[in-house]
Amino acid sequence: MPHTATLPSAARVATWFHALSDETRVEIITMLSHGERCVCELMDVVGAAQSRLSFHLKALRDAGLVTDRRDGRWMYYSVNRDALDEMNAFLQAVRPGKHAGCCDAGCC
Amino acid sequence: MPHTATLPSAARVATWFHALSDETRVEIITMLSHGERCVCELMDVVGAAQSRLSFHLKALRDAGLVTDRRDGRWMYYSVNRDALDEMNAFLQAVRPGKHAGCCDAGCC
DNA sequence: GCAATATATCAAGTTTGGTTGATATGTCAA
DNA sequence: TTGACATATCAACCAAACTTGATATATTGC
Repeated sequence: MPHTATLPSAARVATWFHALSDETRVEIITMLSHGERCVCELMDVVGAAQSRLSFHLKALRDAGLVTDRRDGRWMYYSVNRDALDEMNAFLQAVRPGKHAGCCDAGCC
Repeated sequence: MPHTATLPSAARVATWFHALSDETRVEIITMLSHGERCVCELMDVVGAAQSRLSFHLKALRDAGLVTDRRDGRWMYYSVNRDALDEMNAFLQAVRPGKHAGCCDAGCC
């Protein structure tokens, strides 16, 4: 059966991957994979100034990779599993050999 | 059983994801997922000037996401499946709920 | 060797991204 | 209501990334 699923737009994919294109943001996601954390906890672990952390958390949030939740004065951030799954789906879709029979050109 | 696999360095992960943080490169990888292509074929499909394409192919190659092969005057580029698999492994590792019993702090 | 073709590299300019320090917003407790 | 705390936003600056056009390198066929 030919592969027919439509991929998300290249721009959208690029936005996801951009979110993890920075070392600090990779560290943040790795930390958050242990469970939700507030900014002050991340500051200690990641060793970044508050405004810097806020900047990177915004980048992750805008890309949809994390969600936030307010509890009193604290903001708790968590990994958004769905976004990771969508990124993974893209990586699977571009693995070579996924297109058997799909191309008129007979390229694959 | 606690999760003990060591993740690659944040810097390395960031390099992989940076490679796909640009729309043009996402288009290139998508095209290459159909099979190896030379630069001139990519120019037609992606609609980018030659030097621009060369720049992005270099970025993908430096990050390890594609490999190249010379055949006469042509350079053929292909997706490197292993790199995609490593990226995927990272995405799996940071999915929430992967750390049961791993943390002294009892965070997960 | 020479001309043509395919690709890579370089330099200059522009744009985007990240850092820092200062200030603003929102929440709580007294 | 005031002061303290947690976080977000802003402006200025610097660095990295991207684009473009020109030039260099490599390969082929004549």
